[in-house]
Formats: sequence, C-alpha cells, structure tokens
Amino acid sequence: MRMNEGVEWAVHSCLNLAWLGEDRAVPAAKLAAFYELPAAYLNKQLQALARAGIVTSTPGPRGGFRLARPPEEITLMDVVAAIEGPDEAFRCTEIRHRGGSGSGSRSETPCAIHTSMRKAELAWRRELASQSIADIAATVDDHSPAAAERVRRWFGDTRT
Amino acid sequence: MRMNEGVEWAVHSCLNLAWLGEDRAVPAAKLAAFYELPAAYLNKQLQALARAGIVTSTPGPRGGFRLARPPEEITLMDVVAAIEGPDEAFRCTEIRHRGGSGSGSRSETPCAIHTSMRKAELAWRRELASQSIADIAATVDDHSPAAAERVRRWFGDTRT
DNA sequence: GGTGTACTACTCGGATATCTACTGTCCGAGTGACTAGGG
DNA sequence: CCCTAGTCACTCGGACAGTAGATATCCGAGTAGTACACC
Repeated sequence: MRMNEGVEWAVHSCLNLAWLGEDRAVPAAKLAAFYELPAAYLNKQLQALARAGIVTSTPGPRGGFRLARPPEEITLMDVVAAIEGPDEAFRCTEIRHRGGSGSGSRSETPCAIHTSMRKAELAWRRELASQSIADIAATVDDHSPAAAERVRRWFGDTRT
Repeated sequence: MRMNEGVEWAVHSCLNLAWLGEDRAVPAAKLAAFYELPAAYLNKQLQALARAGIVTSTPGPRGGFRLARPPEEITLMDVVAAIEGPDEAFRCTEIRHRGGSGSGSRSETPCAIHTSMRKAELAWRRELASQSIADIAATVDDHSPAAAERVRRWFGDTRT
C-alpha cells in the first residue's frame, strides 16, 4: 500500500499558497520550480485540487492557482481525497461468496473483515479531517518562523 | 492508494485456519480452492505470513499451513504488516529541502506534513491492532452461526 | 513376521512472465495584457 | 490625451508514452508416507 507522491506535493503547494495569500495567483510552473518538481505533473495534481474545489484556477497571463477558501477550512482529508480519489484503500471483493464457501446460503450479513477494515480506515480519515492547512502552517511557523517569509520572498523576487 | 488484494485473502485464510484448529495443517491449494483463488499466488501470501511468524508451514505430504499462535494473539495489524511490508503509506521525500526552498537553512526540524500524516496513520494502525482474528471470528459466529461448521465440513469432506 | 531401504507423491519456496496504474511528458484551447493606431 | 482593435505571450487542461510495483504462473528442493525386498 502506497500513497501517491502527488499528495505530498499538493499539501506543500497548499501551504505555500496559504502563505502567499488569496489575492495573487501562482502558476504551476513556479510552484514546481520552488521544489524542482516536474511542472507538468504538478499541474496535473493541481487540476485535481481544482476539480475538488480546493483551489481555483485562472488561465492566461497573470493566471495560476490560488486557494478557493481560507486555509482553516481546508483539511488534509480534503487534499488526500482530491488526489487519491474517493475509493477506500481496502476493497472487499466478497470472495466469501465464491466457490465452495458461498454455495448455499448467500447471506446478506455484512462481511466482518470489511467492517473491521473500514473501522480502521474511518479512524484514519477522522484524524486527517481534524487537521487543516492552517494548523500545519501554524506548526511550521512555530518551529521555524522564517519559513513563511522565505517563501514570500522567493515567490516575490525570482522572475523565472 | 490501494491495499494489496492479498490482504483480503490472507485474513480470510487466517479465519479458516482458526476455525479448523491448530492440530491439522491445510495446504495452500485447498485454502485457495475454497474461494476459487489462484493457488500459487495465495501460496505466496501465506509465505509472507510464515515469514512474519503468523503461520507455520510444514512441507511434504500431510503438510500445509496452520496458525502459529492462538487467534486471540493475531491482530489485523499483524496480517496487514506481513503482506504490505513495514513501510508507511505516506512517504516523505523531503522536497522542502530541494530547490530554492531549502537553500540556506537545512533545518533539522521535523517535516510538519510528515508528522500530521504519520499521526493519522498511527490512528489507523492502532485500530487495526485492537482487532484480533478471534474477534472477527466471534462476530461472524454471532451473525451467521453456521459458517464455522460449514467451513469445517467442507475442509473435512472434499478430497481434492 | 519384523525391519530396513528405496521409491513416489505431495507440499512449500523462490525464480520468472504479464498487467495494471502511477509517473512523467507533450501539445492545443482559451484568456488577459500589451501595443499601436485613430479620434 | 483617450479609446478601440489587433496581436502576442502566458496559463491551464486534457491526451499521449514510460516505468515501477502488483498480479499471476511455473518449476525445483525437500519431506513424509508407502511398498517392497531381505533377514
């Protein structure tokens, strides 16, 4: 089981967008250059965020991405769901109804394994939903206060 | 993000082994036939369980797999870790230290995103570790009491 | 009849193909800004 | 000096390859049971 690498990129980009404010749009190429990521592929992830309503995109010159709502209202769960899709990690294929096992009583009782797995996954989702982009930004500001300013300076100065 | 299908097979097989008792070994081919699964591939998953010390394997005629310890002491976390491996789903690649971002202060503060993700994943693992094979067996016995007996009969009768 | 030995069938275990989906790249559609010309 | 039309560069958006990991399969090593020959 492995999470898409795009999730890491997306969260970092959301953090940067949060620091840069909502009044300016940042092109995907610039967000990618900040971390030396492949620009076109990061763009793909940002598109997913846009479809999920987490960021808004504006085309043309001076265009780019910006957060669609305040960072307090964007949770890690939102970002993960946008990139990974709605499906849960464990997918019950109902093998208990195949072969010699299910012959006869095709009961409609829920699969106990599926239930247990879902319970664990819900705990995971709940924890993700409890943490917002603003929370993470606050943690970073606490540990290294210069980070936000460095981001603002870098995105303000370079004209790549 | 998608969990290996082998996890589902492995948990079902552990359940069956629990119902069949520790005093008899069941070949992988028979466990596979019960659900019409590819035998060689299920065997691969059972090997992973054996390496993790969840089941013991005995070769030769009358050989097969059996639980290495009572089902009360086998948790879902054990099985998932055996199949999926020890790595966590979210892997921080430390992109924050690449490119224009990290130039200058390569701080040793922990990555806040990584910390948050790990927190969620720990909640998931904790929930998995709290449920044992015996718990699931009890749930199934509660919902459809005939299941255990049907398993014992099927594995006892057929001589495939 | 008892015992030792060779044989056979059965099982796991790991090495080897195939296939899905994640990763990465490219080009076109659309939009806003800028420039130049006219009033 | 102000307004308008045309051009251009920039950006997103989706369509198109490449690749790692999961899925599926096959064959060899080892073992226990069995049959047979010998004592």
